[in-house]
Amino acid sequence: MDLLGRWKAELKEAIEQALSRAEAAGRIRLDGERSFEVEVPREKAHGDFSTNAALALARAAKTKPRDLAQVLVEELDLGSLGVERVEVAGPGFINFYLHRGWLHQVIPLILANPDRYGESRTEHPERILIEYVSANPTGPMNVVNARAAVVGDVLARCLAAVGHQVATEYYVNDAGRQVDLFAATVEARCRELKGEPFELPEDGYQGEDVREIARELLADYPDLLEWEPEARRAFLRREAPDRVVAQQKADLERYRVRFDRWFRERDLHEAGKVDAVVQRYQERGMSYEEDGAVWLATSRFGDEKDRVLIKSDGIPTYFLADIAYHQDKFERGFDRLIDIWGPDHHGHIVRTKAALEALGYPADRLEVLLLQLVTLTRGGEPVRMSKRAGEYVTLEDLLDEVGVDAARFTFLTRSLDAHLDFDLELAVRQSDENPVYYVQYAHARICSVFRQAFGEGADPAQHLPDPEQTDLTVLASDEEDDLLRHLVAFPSEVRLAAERREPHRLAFYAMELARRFHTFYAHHRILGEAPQVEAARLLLARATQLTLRRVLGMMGVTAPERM
RNA sequence: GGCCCCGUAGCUCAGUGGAUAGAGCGCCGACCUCCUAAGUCGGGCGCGCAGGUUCGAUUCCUGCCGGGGCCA
Repeated sequence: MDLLGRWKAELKEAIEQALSRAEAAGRIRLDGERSFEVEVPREKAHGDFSTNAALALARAAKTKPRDLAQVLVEELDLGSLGVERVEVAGPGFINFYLHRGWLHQVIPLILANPDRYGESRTEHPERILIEYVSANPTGPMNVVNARAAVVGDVLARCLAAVGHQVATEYYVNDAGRQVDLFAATVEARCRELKGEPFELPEDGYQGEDVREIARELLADYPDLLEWEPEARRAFLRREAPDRVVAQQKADLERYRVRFDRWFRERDLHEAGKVDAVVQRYQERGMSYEEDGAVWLATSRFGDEKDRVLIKSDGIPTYFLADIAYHQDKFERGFDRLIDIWGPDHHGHIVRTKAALEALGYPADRLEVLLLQLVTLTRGGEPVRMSKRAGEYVTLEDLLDEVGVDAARFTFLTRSLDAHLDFDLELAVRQSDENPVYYVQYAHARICSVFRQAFGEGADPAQHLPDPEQTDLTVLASDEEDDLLRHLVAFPSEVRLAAERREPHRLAFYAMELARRFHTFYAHHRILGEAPQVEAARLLLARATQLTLRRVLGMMGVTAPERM
């Protein structure tokens, strides 16, 4: 249950009733506009909740905001709600002050069901497929992939937490020209390793990882180079990308990112789904032949020009396979598709949506979230990330250098559409002061208090006082109040993160929660106080610990018991 | 030339149609006889510029300037 949401809804209802009563009594007349908000004011001095109703409706009521606010206050019936005081303030806000103790209810609420605190049930649950990373199977993942992996992973958890049915997927581009090129490069490296004359294909892959794959292949198939060339090439086109994908999967596993499904492009081709899309376009009169190629009339749906589906040499484009993939997603029954793409793909959004519209799907069922660049530096010097040049920092390098927790947390401290500067040397050198440790430390500190109170290895749940038998209103200091208010806000923060596709909100929530706990901890003792104070503070610490654990868990970051 | 993102404190970045705009880092100073100092407390006249919408704009719209990116 969500205390904030419940209060907002109840207050809003009461205000609407006051409006109706005022109208019935002839005190005001409203034309049209009736929408207003109930919010938690930024300043505690402005009450527990406030509404801009009088400001928003003054025009429609043809009165001054403060006059309307006064009428509303007089007509309000808050009898059963437990509102202690109402005031008109500033330009016409109505501020509500609740009875003491409303905040403290959050403690038993959290303790009763800690693993589900923050969850809610959206009014419009959807079946959502979220696709992300989807790096090429021709090399290791880079830092933008690393960013996408965390963003997608955490967004998926946020969406699930508010009641959507969520599946995650990684699309493997294991067909087409780049795979041919990759296979040819691997073959050349095999020759090199055998000391045979070799020639790297033009535009071939330069990375050291290709040599590594060649080494592994030769170890498993020592006679590979003696195979019949066609058979060898066919084998490499399959085997080489498969090995890269296996490595990607292992790297992501280490990164705590798991996908419900790894979807292979070549399966689409083999199942005939690519051809089927072409046929469907023909049937719908959306495609045409010109210059020996098959074109899709995406320009009818807002694209700047039509796009090629099948090139004049008969080879299907990546675009076509991509459409077939998205159609397949819809056919599997998903209401909404969320794709997370890198900054270099923004030009593809319009044509992809157009292609889906041409198939008869509403364009807004596909949502593309564009990530912005990650700029890597090391000691202030830019680190180049060109795959062609063969020098780039991989996900694996990143995890080796800064660790999983710090990497995940850092990527979650930026909104999707912000460029991200990531200085590796700084992240290592200052690891002690990384925000992730600040948050984890708050958790470890609480664990330590419980060890002190209940003994090493004891389960706090077995020893804590019963929240129903404890007077929690002794938690009345500013620091305790601030902490409680932030605990109460967790469910709405998760909801915002999900609805607005802004997983970074979790990181900022976690930092703020840790900050408020540290402040509380520095100003007050928990153990050794008067028994009723100690009991209440132990419960407050417990609620904080559980919420920290919960938010860190949603971020895929560990919550250590000691540091 | 078209399109996308960004412009908030020294740096990296959050944030909101509302009442006194924040954090981390860096810098200066103070605090461990007291549950972990990976901590706390104090030190900050910053929303690129100009119009517009609005009772109210840092937030929304337009133009300009600056940075980054994609495409032709």
